Amino acid sequence: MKQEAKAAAGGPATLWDRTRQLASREILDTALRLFTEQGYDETTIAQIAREAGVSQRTLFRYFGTKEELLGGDQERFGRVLTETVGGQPTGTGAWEALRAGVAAVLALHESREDALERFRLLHRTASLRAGWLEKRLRFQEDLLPLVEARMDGVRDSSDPGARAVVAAAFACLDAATTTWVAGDGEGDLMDLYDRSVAAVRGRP
Amino acid sequence: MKQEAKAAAGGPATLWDRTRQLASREILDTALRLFTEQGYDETTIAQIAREAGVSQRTLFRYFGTKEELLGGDQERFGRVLTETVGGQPTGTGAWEALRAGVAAVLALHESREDALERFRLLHRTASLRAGWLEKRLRFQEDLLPLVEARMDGVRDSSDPGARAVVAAAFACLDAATTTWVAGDGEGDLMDLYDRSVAAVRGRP
DNA sequence: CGCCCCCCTGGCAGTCACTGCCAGACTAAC
DNA sequence: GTTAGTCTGGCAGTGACTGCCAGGGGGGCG
Repeated sequence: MKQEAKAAAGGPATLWDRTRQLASREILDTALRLFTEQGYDETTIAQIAREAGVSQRTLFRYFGTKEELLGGDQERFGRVLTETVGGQPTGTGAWEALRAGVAAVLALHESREDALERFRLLHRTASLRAGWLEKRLRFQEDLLPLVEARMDGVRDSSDPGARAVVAAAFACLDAATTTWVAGDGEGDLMDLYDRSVAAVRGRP
Repeated sequence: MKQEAKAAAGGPATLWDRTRQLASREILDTALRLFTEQGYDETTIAQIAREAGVSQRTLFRYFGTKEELLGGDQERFGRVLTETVGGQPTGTGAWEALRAGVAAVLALHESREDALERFRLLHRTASLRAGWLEKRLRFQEDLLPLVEARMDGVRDSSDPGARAVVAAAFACLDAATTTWVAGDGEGDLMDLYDRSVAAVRGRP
């Protein structure tokens, strides 16, 4: 399991790494294609493996679960999110810092179309949404100490304040993406997020 | 499939209905006991069925999924929620109406201990949390029109405002229960919810 | 009371995601 | 060239869940 360390570096050094990366891409592309073509639940692992030219066993070695085939690099999302929020200058308010984090994560998507395609799939499939929400919870937990430090008046862990603010920010992001997908990608996602926050905080 | 209609009525009329209700109770109790004893993931359907004295097939006829064995009557939650929010007098603000709904749902729990036990299980098991969050999404969708009507300045479906407020309210509820469980049931849940809302809306 | 219809139940086989185990092939280092 | 470390595929197994089919038992009817 050394491929993770290598993946971070720029150029693939050994032949194995290159093969791995190639296979990984092939699997990922095949999966996304089949998912969009015929739906997530209707696509079986066996089919993806067959069309990608690997065995099921190998596919599961690359991606532990079916969800990971769609999620892309969700750990990267989490990393960018916490780093951005944590990297905001001291004195930045909690909401401002969270906004910067959201903006950074949204900027990670390759293109508007790619983002729309993924979000659409995510919103259509119940099981996928559930998985995504669960991952969100982990991000929230990671953000908690960072946000707590930027809020005054929060005393100890028995105060739900910081947790509520983080969860509310994600709720706004969710409302924004849902509206965005419902409107077929019309408008700017970040603008929808801002309007969501404004509605929640009661300042128009 | 007539048992649903009968269940709404007060007294069980026929012998079948009584048998059904008895079996249902037995399964539910067995499941909850095993879940708390050895954990959700570690408990198999086969074990629950065996100890409850029914076949797996029958168990799945009573409860479509493993999650339903813990969720209790989540549809009832949804019903109470929407009815309460919708039943608030006109002129009541969105946040106020949602607060009333949350209070009504929390009041449904049999006892503090029962609620704590279920929440604890819910927060411990990742797969369960995901399922619960997904159900929450459906509640949010149901509440959307009700809340939209109580907000001024919301124009059409391209405005994420109402959706954001509903999602934020659930986020506050989530923060409250998480804090409540983390503190082993100390304090009042509704009070934690109020403090969460206050933190989000920026009024101390 | 006897009849038939219908509902409910249990068992069996099958699907799908996912895991452990093992043998074989290939790469990399010496 | 040999050896050591990886990667791969296949196979069997688990666990949630579903469709199908036969059998038993209740409920309404004459």
